[in-house]
Amino acid sequence: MARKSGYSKESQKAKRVRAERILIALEAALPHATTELSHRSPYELLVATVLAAQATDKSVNAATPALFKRYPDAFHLAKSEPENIEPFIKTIGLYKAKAKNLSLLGKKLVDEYGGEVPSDLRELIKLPGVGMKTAKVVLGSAFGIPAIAVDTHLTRLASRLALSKETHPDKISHDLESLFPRDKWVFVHHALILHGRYRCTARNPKCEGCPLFVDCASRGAW
DNA sequence: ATCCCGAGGG
DNA sequence: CCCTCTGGAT
Repeated sequence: MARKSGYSKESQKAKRVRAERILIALEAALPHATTELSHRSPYELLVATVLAAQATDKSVNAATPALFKRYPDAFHLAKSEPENIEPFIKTIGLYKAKAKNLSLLGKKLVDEYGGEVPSDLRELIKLPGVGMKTAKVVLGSAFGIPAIAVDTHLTRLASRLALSKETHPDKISHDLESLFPRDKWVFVHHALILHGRYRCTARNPKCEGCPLFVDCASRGAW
C-alpha cells in the first residue's frame, strides 16, 4: 500500500528529464509499437475501437473479420439494425450498447459525413459510441494526427510512473502531451499500452527486468 | 454515479 | 471465484 519510493518533491524540470529517459527506454524496448487492432481503413479502425471499449483487442480481432465482411463500409453499416449486428459481436462485452451505437454510427457517417470518417476531434466526438479516447485513437492511428489517447493502461501507467497525479483521462492526456514531444505522442500512446498490456499489468506487474525500472515512482512497490 | 457485459487470466 | 480489458451514454 504505502509507496516505498516516489517523486513527490520532484521538480517539473526533473520530471521532464525523466519523461525524456522513459521515452528513450520505450523506443529501445518497443521500437515498432503500434495498434494491435486489425483494420484496413479509418472506417475499420473506428468500428474496432468502438468495440474495444472495456474489452481486449484480441476478442475484438476475433469478431471483426466477419463483421467487416458483412459491413465493409459506412454505407452498409447505415442500413443495419442493432439486432443484425449483435450476432457478430456477442462474444465482446457490452454488445447491446455497441450494436446500437454502431448502427447509429453508420447512419450518421452517411448522413452527415458522406460516408467518410471525419479527421477532426470535435466531429469524431459527436459520433455515437465515440468519446475522447476513441476519437484520439482514430486521429492518431488512422490519420497520423498527434494525440495521446488515455485508456485504462495509460491511466494506470501515468500514475505508477508519476507522470500525472490526475485521475480524469482528459487531464492525464493533457499532462502527458505536455511532457512528450508532439511528434512522439502517437508512439508514446502505443508504447505505453503495450508496456501496460504485457509487462506493467494491473495485477502482478513484471517489475523484474523492466526497462523503465530506474525511472519508475512505483518500483519495488510490487 | 451507475449501467452495460462476455471472455480470459490468476 | 474475482479482476481486468485501448469507455461511453444516461
